[in-house]
Parts: sequence; C-alpha cells; structure tokens
Amino acid sequence: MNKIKLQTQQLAFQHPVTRNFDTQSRSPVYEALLRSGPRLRNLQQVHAHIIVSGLHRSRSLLTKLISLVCTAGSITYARRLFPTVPNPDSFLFDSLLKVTSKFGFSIDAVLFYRHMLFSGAPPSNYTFTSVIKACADLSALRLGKEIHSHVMVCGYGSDMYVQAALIALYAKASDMKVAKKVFDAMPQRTIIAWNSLISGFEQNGLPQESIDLFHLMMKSGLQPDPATIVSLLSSCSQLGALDFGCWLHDYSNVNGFDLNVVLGTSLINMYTRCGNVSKAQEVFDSMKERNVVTWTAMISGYGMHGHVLSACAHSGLIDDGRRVFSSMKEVYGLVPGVEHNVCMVDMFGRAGLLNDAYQFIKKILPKEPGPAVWTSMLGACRMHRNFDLGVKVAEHVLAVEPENPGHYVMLSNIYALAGRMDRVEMVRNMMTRRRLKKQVGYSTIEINRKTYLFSMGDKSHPQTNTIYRYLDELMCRCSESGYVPAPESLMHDLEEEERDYALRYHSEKLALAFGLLNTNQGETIRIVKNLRMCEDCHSAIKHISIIADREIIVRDKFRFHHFKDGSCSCLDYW
DNA sequence: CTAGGGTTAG
Repeated sequence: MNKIKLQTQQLAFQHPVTRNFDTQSRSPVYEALLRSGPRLRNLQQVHAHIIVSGLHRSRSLLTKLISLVCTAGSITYARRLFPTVPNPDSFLFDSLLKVTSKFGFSIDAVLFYRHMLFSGAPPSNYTFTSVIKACADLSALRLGKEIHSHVMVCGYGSDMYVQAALIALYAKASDMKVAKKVFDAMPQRTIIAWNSLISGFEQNGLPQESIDLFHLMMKSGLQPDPATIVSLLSSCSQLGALDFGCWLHDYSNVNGFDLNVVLGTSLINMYTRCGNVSKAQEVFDSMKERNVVTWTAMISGYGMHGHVLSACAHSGLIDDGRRVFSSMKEVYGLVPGVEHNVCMVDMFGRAGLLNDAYQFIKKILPKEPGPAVWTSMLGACRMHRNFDLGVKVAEHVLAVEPENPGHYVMLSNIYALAGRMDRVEMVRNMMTRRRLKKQVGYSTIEINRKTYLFSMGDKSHPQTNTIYRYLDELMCRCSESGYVPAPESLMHDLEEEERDYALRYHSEKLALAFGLLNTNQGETIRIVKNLRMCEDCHSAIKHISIIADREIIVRDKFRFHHFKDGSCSCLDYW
C-alpha cells in the first residue's frame, strides 16, 4: 500500500516542463506504464493507480497495460484484465494477438482471435500476421487453412507480411507444397519470404532443396541475411557440406554479421556435424555470449567424434554415469526424460553390461519406457550377439510400436545372427503384409562445394563405370590385406539396405570410391550417411584407409568414424 | 489521442 501511494505521489509531482514534444500528448499514467516496462511489480502499482484515479475505463491505458503484463509473462493477469476493457476495439485485439503469439501463448492467441470475430471488431493485416504465427507454433494446419481463407475473404491475400507468415505456417506444419504455392504466388518476394521457405525445406529434412532455393535467391539479386545463413548452416549440418558451410562462415565475417548465440551455435553445430571439431572450438572460444544450447552443441560435438567420450564405456566411467544420472534427480531436481534413459541403456549396452541395462529398464518400468529405450537395448543385444534377450526385446518393441519398420529389420537381423533363417523369412513376410518399407539408405560426399548423393547399387552417376571398376579393385586389394566380407546373415543390418545387392555396392563404398577418384592425395575424405554404418563397410573402410593411404571420415546417423591407418576412432564400438 | 508486423540454433 505504501508503495502504491509513493508511486501516486511521484506521478502527481511530475513537472510538465520536463516533458518533451513527443510525450506531451501522453498522460502521466501512460508514461508510468512505459517506465514500468514488462515488470510485474511495477505494473501492479500502475494498475492500482489506474483504478484509484478512476481511469479504469480507459481503453488505451488498459491495452498498453495488458500488453506489458503479457510481455512480463503473466498470461493469467492478462486474461483477467481483458474482460474489464469496455468495448474492445481492433487495436486492442491486435495488441493482444501480437503479444500472446510472440511470447508463446499460442492457444490464447487463437482464442482471442475467435473472440475478436465474435465481437465484430474487423481484423486487420496485423491481426493475421499474429494469429498465423500462433497457428504455426501450434503446427495447426487445419486451423491455419481456415484462417488462410479468412485472409482471402478480408482482402489481405497480397499483404507481404501476411504471405510470409503463411509460408512459415505451412512450412512448420510440414506442408511444403502449399508453402511453395504461396511463395510462388507472391509478386515480389522479401528476404523474409525467402528465409521462411529456405528454413522450411531445411526443417522438413530437405536440405538440398533449401540450398537450391538459396541459389535462386542470389540469382534474383537478393543477399542473404543472418537468418538465411543460420538456416543454410543447418542444411550443411544435415548434408555434411563442410565447404559450403565454410563459405557461409566467411560470408558472415565479410559482411560483419554479429556472432550472436544463434549464429555462433549454428556454426558450432555445422562444424562438429561436418567433422571439424577444432574449428567448432574456435567459434565457441570467440563467442561473447553462450547459453545452454551453445554448450550442448559443443559437448555433444565432442561426444559424436568419440575422441573424448568413446573411452567412457571401456573404463571405469560407468560409475560416473550412474552418479551423474542419480544426481540429476537428487541434486538438481530434474526428472530424467526418455533421452536420459536411452543414454543409460546405451552406456551399459556398449560396455556389454546387458544385465545392468535390462535391470535399469525394469526399474524405470512401472511406466512403459518407450520404444527408444527398447531400441537401444536391442542394439546392445545385437552388438553383443545375445540372441535370447534380443528376441525377447525385439518382440516387445514390435508389440509397442508395430508401425515402425526399423523394429522388424532389427528382429529379423537378430534371427539371422542366430541362423534362424525361417524366422527371418517370417518377419519379412510380416513386413510386406503390413505394407511397411525400410528407410532407404544413402551417402553423400561434397566435392568442390557440390554435394553428390549415392544410394546402394546406384548407377545414375555419369562416372558410374569408373567408380564401380575402381571399387572392385579396392575390394580386391582389401581381401589381399586380410579383409573378410561379412557373412550374408549380417546383411540384415539395422535399417540397412537389401542384402540381395553385393556388399561392395553399399552407398558409403560408392561415395568413397567416387571421393578417392576425385580428390588429391592427402585430402581428407568426408562422407555422410543417413543411417547407421554397417559392419562390413566399417571393416572395409579400415582397410581402404591403409591401401589408399587416406584419412576417411564417415558421419553416420549417430556419430563420426575417423578412419586412419587401418583403425577407427570409434574403436569398433558403435 | 498515439501505436505495430513476417524469417534464424537443438
């Protein structure tokens, strides 16, 4: 109460002479609102002042107050204030929508939009940019489409801001076809519209399309801004396109883009995921500000490369792992999520402690631990050739998630390991019956800033004959140096390609042969594979690293393999 | 009585 009085007095004593031209028309209370900023305590004081001084029916004051309260994070306060505003107008709704959608109160934004329509206040182009953003954050495609039709009816179909928001909406709801359609219909395209579409392709797992689009943008005469660069860096991360990533880094430097957390973290991710950890460390060191995401990117970057963390499972670090896990709950009060449980199972599994892994799962079982945990357990069984437990787990996983083709592959793989070819056949038939398809494996390699994609047995490349001939030659020399092809039974590898094709034409081998043919001696070969690497390729590439005297880096779905002088940084443990 | 917008990291 004292504080309120004090504030009231301060307002009363404000001298008119101190006001400049700009603020002359504004009331002292409005000034007080601006001064409080998005701080709840201050806003409560001004709110009290508004009430005691009889200004509680001033729409403009309440509008500003609600916006600030919402910015301060109290949607509850905002919800309760709203009904006190007499005759809410379009400007009030627009302010509300802006602030709710901007600060992630998406459902409230949608509800206020509904309210606006009922109240008869006409929506503006500002209304739509906000409510469309709310839909985008909710990935609410149906609702978004409904609002898209309102946009057309209200005549805002050609507003550039609304169009950009619509592109982002469709992109976030994974409807890239419609996103592209909206984009194509724009008479003139702002950098934001381009960015929305570029990031959309990247976010929907179409990194090459996003880069192609970027080249079109350059051709149209527009220069990338930091947002463009950040999206493209993610595309590079997905593709393992190090050269293009470096080019983007240079571009940012040359154009003086500020190395903020977002750009810096994107660069770190790009460098680690494209195989250059020391460059990532350089970026990390030069950043002025870092947050959790930055640190996580750097730490998991080191982890992926195994230079640091692959030793964990081999040494006494399992106890450390246990300690860290329990300290999560007991010291930090955090509830372990699925990813943490997966980590633990993975750690035990890698170390061959299948029983500990299984016991761990049993302990967290009261609830179903989720397919990801079981998949990790299954991988451990496969790695350590534990047939009995493997089958048990695989059947369980299949029951939990019957629509995931990876589980069938895993189960059939485990049967194959045990030589139960009858069962393998059975599982395969089950897959066909349920119309499930395995994920298609592919590998990419970047040469002269261009990415080349190979799938298994791929013959689409112009150099196909040379590549196959050279690969055959390499495999011959591998055999001479002691390489033994993996037995056929292993060819049902996790999510791997069909065994019917000869092992030697797996996509990573094709990419490798192509890379060796098209780069100079001494250059490191970098390959990216979308699935896990198969055991046969792993063993072959170790031999090839000696035969061709090259350093070869393969990034698979989960980690990096640095092949050098006949061994791999993962220590055959992945 | 004023006022404001769309895109970017995991």
